[in-house]
Amino acid sequence: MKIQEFSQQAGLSAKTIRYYESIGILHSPQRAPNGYREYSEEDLERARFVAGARSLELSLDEISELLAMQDQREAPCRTMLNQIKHKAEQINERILLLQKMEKDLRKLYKLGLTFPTDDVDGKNCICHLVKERKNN
Amino acid sequence: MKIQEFSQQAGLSAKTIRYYESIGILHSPQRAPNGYREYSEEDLERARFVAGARSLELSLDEISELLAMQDQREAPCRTMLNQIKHKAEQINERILLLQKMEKDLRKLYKLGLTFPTDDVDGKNCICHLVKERKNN
DNA sequence: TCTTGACATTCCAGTTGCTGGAAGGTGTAT
DNA sequence: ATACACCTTCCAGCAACTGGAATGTCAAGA
Repeated sequence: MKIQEFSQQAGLSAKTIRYYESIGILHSPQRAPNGYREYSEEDLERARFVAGARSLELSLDEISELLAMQDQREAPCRTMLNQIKHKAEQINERILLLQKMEKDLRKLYKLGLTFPTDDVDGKNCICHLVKERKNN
Repeated sequence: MKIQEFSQQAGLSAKTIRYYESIGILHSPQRAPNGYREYSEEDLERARFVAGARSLELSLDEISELLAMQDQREAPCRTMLNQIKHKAEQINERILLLQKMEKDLRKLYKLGLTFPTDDVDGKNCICHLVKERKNN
């Protein structure tokens, strides 16, 4: 299959696929006589793995390691599990931060609504509020 | 005040401050005779505004626009409010996505624990699970 | 047959928001 | 004198792509 179909099957853009190939995340596929990339099912599995892992917010570096282990037939599963656990924790932290930020933003918005909206210099300008925001 | 103190007061690294200056987000400050940057309270206000807005996940582009309006004495407050609302929505979406991802990860982890951890090729390997993950 | 369009290729550059490091100048204390 | 912390500039690189130019290929329609 050619790159466009492949990209749809894998859930990655063609650009991204070429990029992944260029950095060694994906293997160089077969080439048709005209030079077009020809992908196999095996290629698809790997690409899907990468897409899946990316959607789990693993970095390309982390994914590389995993793939390297798979390639070397070393069991990546324990490592994978640990990665996954670690990522879950990271994501959780991120969520907490974002939730706090969202709350802040909504509060700021509500507060802003009660103020004149053309008071550029005045202390009531919401811009002033943003200035005061440090990290809580 | 020199850059180090300024950076602490503003909540940005000295590197970041120079960077912001280089891209025009912060004004070039006065220079002492020895060439050192000399910052004023006014500079500090602007830097704090930027730091505050960044911590609200506004992009530097968005912040630039806001600052430009302030510089031109046009009321940025309505725009600011809209930005803030928009950002809150964006962040909310992001949170939902991350929550889903975290749930997925934890599920994957639990599932992984029940499986052999050295079955590289086998269908039971968690790597296989990652492959199957598309976007739900 | 020609042409149009939808693909494909490579390569170079840019994006965002910084951070690191080299190579050098300055200021103060011992 | 020398150590040390600070300051300066500039150049390079990070992640993870994305955009665009210049070019090649292929199938279908007028």
